[in-house]
Amino acid sequence: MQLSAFFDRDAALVAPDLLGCELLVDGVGGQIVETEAYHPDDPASHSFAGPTPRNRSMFAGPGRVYVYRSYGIHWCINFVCRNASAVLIRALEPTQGLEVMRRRRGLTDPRSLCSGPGKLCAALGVTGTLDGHPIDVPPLSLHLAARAPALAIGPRIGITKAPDTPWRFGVQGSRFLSKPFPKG
DNA sequence: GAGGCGATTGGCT
DNA sequence: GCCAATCGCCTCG
Repeated sequence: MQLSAFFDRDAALVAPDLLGCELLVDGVGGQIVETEAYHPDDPASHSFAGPTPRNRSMFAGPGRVYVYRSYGIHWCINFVCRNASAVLIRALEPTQGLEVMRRRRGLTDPRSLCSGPGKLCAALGVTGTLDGHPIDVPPLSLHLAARAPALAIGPRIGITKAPDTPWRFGVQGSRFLSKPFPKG
């Protein structure tokens, strides 16, 4: 499947399909193991109130990344999907460029390198300069999963609005998640 | 133009 | 488990 068609769907459909895909920035990264979906009619979504200077990338069409600053400190990366929906990348299993990631994070334990949206952006060197960048143009690259991993599904993390919507997806049993999924 | 807030993280209790 | 750090964006006046 072409990436343009892959992302021209609602985020809730794209988010589970991103699990097992390989995300690299300048050759550094790994396999996506945790994602969350955000929709324009979802109060928790940055696109809920319409376009603003911060979220303009969410309205720039499918196949781009939306990078924003969280709590004034961290960066978080989303893949933009159809109709101003987007998928937040929450965790990776680091596989490429481990030494670079260890240096950037000041850590050695691979389980802690990319186990959160802010952590993985720090490890991959993602900053606001990538906001709006196409997902398939260097330094970014994305390889779709050859095989769909077993899914875990649960409510999204860390949000205050619409906290019960089950739009968090993870690779079942992965040791690289930001948090365990609720049993079930 | 001022003030409050957030899709987080890491350190301390 | 609790809480501070830190700042761009958004809302209101």
